[in-house]
Amino acid sequence: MENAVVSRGFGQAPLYKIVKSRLLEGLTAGEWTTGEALPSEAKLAARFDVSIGTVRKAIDELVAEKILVRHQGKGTFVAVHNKDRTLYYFFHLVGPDGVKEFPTSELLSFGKAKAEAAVAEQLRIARGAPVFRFRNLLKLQGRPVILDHITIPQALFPDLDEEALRKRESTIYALYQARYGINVIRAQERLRARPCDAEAAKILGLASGAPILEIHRVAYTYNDVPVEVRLSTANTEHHDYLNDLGKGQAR
Amino acid sequence: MENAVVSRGFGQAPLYKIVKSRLLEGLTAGEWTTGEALPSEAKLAARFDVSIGTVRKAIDELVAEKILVRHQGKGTFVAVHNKDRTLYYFFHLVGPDGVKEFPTSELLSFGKAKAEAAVAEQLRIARGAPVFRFRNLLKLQGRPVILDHITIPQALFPDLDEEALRKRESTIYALYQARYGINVIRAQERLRARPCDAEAAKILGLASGAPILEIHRVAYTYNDVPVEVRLSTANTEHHDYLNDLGKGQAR
DNA sequence: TAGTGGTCTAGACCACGTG
DNA sequence: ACGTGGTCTAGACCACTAC
Repeated sequence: MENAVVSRGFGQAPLYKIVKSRLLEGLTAGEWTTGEALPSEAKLAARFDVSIGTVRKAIDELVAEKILVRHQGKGTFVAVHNKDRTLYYFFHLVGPDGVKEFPTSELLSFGKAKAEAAVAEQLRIARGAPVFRFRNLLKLQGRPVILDHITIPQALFPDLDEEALRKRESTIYALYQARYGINVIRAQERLRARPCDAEAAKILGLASGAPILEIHRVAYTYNDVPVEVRLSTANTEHHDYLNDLGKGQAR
Repeated sequence: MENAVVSRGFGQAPLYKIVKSRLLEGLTAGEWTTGEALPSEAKLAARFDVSIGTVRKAIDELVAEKILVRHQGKGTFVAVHNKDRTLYYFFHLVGPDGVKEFPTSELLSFGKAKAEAAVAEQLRIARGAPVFRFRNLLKLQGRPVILDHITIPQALFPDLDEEALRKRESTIYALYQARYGINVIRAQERLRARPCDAEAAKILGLASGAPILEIHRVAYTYNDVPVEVRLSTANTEHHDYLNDLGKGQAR
């Protein structure tokens, strides 16, 4: 194959970045969906008219960002929101021994509302745009530990109803992915200590005003499009929020 | 060059992993120190008798782990603990606008002590082994925000004294690195909401019992050797602990 | 056996920093 | 002009999975 470098102009982005963008476009467009294998590296190389090494470098980055997963001998797959992944990347509470346990989940309420200013800004939708709002209670070893207030735009999740949320067999993000093709790949959390309000106190079995950990999360899909805003109220009497620093945040 | 793969036995680790280990050994041994350039990739390739591509792959991982830093046209360097790095990787409090600001630091106390059981275990030293213990107050915009209780083994930091801590011009981790060649590259934090005790309340300007964010950090150098235990008490009235999820934790 | 990703090599050329 | 890292190619062979 002739040297593609020569035929590219000056000041261009590197080829592998272009390939990466193309792959991301395919993912965004749903060309390959949940758990499905992408074409082999050789086929992708032929399709984009680049060498395999360049395709590999593009895929390397997408793997580092947890968007794709490689399986030697099988292929490269769109990362799936199973319980393990959620537990590993999006759930941080651990017991005193440092062990993570998968929580049980209980839907407390579900309804439609209009986005107020702060939430609308974070979801990048118009103020007053229709949203779903629901509350979810997470328990560890039967003990209520986290109360979630979740807000998502109705535009992204048409026809979502209480049934779907209640009957889901896996995580909420797996539901987003399986039913709406929306893949949460990144989130930003802000944590603060606050006195617990009466409602949370009752649900979490705490005294009103007891210190709780408040976690404000915005979750994003491809291209940094926000898809969910979540306010979690966590009882940290018996669990800690675990955070590993400096293990190589990409970019 | 003959194909090194052939001359390697079976069941071996990949060559680039071996090269990576060798580089880590050099770093641990202090062969290249703070801010110093490593030999060029070509020289490393010759030295380890592998191709440049293999050296690059080894360095790629060390860069992803923030142990090395590349500068095109200049060389590859040992990552330095300057203010930017500390701010970016080890300091998480941000204002309501999401902006990070570099805190001012004030040493409140300094002394010698013997490690009690819990700390000894985390530092992997004998119970009762000699440690330094000091308290540090961090202020943002003149307002006291974080009270740190820091414990480090005397064995790793011989001759440390109050003067050195008080007179340092950069961060504490920069001091560890510059004076003792100890490079903090990773940390694990556990966060919880707790009522503030009387001492912290007074120092942070809060009511006793007000909710504060308690951050328990263990900091590690190469090969996961723990070097510091730190209990931070943070006032989250006006600041949040910011955490980005899913941007590619290595390993 | 065939197909996939994983490792390794060798060499060309580009972009950046310094003298 | 030279040395450094950055990109890209081409091809060989290994390791794993599936049939």
